[in-house]
Amino acid sequence: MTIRVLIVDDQAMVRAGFAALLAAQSDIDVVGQAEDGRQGVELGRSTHPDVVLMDVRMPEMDGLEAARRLLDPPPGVIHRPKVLMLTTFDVDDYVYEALRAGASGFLLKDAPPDDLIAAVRIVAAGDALLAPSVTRRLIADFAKQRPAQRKDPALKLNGLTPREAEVLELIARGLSNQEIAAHLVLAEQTVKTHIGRVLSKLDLRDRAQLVIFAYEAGVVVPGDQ
Amino acid sequence: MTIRVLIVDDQAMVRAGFAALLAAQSDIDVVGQAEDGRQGVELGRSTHPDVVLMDVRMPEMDGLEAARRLLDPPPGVIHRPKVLMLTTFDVDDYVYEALRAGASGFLLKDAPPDDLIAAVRIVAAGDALLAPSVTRRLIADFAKQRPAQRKDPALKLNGLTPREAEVLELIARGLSNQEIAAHLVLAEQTVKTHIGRVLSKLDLRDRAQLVIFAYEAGVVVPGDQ
DNA sequence: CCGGAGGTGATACCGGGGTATGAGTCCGTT
DNA sequence: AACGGACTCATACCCCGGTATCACCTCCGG
Repeated sequence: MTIRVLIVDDQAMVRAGFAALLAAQSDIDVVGQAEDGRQGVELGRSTHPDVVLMDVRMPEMDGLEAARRLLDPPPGVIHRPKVLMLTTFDVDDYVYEALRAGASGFLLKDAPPDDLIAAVRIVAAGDALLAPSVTRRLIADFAKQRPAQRKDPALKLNGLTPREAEVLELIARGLSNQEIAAHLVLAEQTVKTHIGRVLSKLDLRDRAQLVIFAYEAGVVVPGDQ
Repeated sequence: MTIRVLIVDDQAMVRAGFAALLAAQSDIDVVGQAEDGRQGVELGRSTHPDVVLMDVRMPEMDGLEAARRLLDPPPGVIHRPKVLMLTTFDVDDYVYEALRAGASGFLLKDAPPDDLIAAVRIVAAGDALLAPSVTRRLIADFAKQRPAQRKDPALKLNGLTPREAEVLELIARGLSNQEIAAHLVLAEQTVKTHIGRVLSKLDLRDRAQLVIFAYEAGVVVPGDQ
């Protein structure tokens, strides 16, 4: 099964170079070339490639927007190619935008030719890959973003009992004492008692600070309801 | 300048294989081998390698914990090697733990030998790299984690005024109304007025829910004080 | 068998937080 | 000049949330 590749880049030389390089591979077919984002989206729709090599900086419509359009599910269009972003310099804003848009990879154009070929195969297989410098940033960001949560979050919870931890989580979900009581089938006073102990154990003042603690400690995580 | 490498793996055969492979490179020196995490940490401290190849699963002390100890800044120890994690299967729990601990990469042992060598050089250079399947997951996670926050987060804040947004952030830092008033040089009642408006605009009930909103909307982010 | 930890709950107090209403100043736009 | 929006603050009210104290029950390990 050959891999169908679409090349989108505003520089003719670059297009030609990549096309020659990839077409020389027995398992890769270059099914089209586009010189700006708009044309790239069009060709992407009509030639349904497996992989789109997309330059970031282009006239008319940049690679980011083109990638979004190809990767977003526009009603009616079924086909969804993998997108491999290419750039001359590595500007992290672009990287994050592209990854958020659903790109499968991000490579620098100065990478060895073999890397490009390998990248196309990896992406076609459903995996992903990034230039080393990009990987470094992504990891750093990832590690910084949520450094808390060790394996057993209970350990971070200065000796909270299971029940107390449960109450803490409900507070972090925004419930009132009454609602928590209803939820756990308890008297409201019991809930208060638990909260009081949690506050003292964690050395905090009120439920607002409990919510903060819950997020910082990873008891709850942004974006999971 | 040669790259000093320490190999930590409980299987003697694997150690020998990697050692032979790497030592054959003119720019790489294998400065030590350890067969469990504890020994790995010791040798890491004494031989100050540039790169540590660390198996994940090991007796005595697993690779994750060993990586943490090598990467954490224990008072007195200056040296901080790069850690490249290795695993036979790719279990994502391990991956995230390792990256959070500060590892520079994560490779599967079934990768081609050339990849391993290239990986050592990349990591030694301060960049990072991940196995393609791992990259895919990390990207997916990254994209899922925070698809919200476009450039101007103020837009997400249902028409909050600057002052209101300011108050919201202070609430999300755990301040009481009195403290907020002091902080902004305002009467406490003014703070209350602002909060009242914010609550109504965001359709929330109390400050605890405001804190939740702040975290969910990215007004504040876990782990940045 | 006893003691401690975890869980439950009642009574009581009070202060901070949230609500309602009204009003003053300082903008920028019309 | 007139107007609306943002920001400011006062007075007043009420209730939820947090604190304190005491008590009872169950389970488990010594």
